[in-house]
Amino acid sequence: MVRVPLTISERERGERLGRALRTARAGRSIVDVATQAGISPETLRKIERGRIPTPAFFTVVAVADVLGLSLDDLLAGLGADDAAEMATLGR
Amino acid sequence: MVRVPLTISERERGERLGRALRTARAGRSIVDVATQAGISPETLRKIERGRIPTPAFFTVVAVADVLGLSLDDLLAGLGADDAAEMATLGR
DNA sequence: CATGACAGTGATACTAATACCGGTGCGCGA
DNA sequence: TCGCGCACCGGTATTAGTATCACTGTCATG
Repeated sequence: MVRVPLTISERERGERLGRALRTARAGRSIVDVATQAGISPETLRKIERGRIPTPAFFTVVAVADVLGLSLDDLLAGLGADDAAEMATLGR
Repeated sequence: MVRVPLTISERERGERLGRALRTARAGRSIVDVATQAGISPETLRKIERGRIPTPAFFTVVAVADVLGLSLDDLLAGLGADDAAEMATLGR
């Protein structure tokens, strides 16, 4: 086995992350935020919609920064944020 | 153009992240920390050595959590952590 | 109604992340 | 010296992330 497909739990976690980001974006447009963060609008849209469940670390950092979000706060709002559970979830 | 290769700056940023994680790991073994974080030791080793410059968000979160690191603190120790620069760097 | 900005979708293309395997080298205790 | 554990590397295999493009739908405004 080499590079196991993402589990359902992992995808759901991605959706929660996406929702949190979208909520924080509030009124601003996707294009606006994505451009400021240095990523393409499509990518941000996919992250927000949960279609990219495990985005790159620095991508999330850039978006959170543009939105004025603290990463720690962002994570706290996701629930289920203790160590192994973050990476293992329903494996 | 479709999925541009990582720039040198991005790779260097990855190396800084890796060094920070390795420093925080202190005496513990890679195997120990990786197992607790729910990832393979190889992956953690590659991240620490900078051979995975942009690891997945939740992977970093899991490792930081095991090490008792705050993500915000971790980032602060990386330097060059403002918005667009995080994702754009030398693009 | 026409136009334009934004959101959403699906396809395509290419690189990156991750896991597993086999092998190497080092230090330490039996 | 012989294991043994740990770190490291290179290769292989597979999925995921990201960008670009080409649509469609909606809604406000001219």
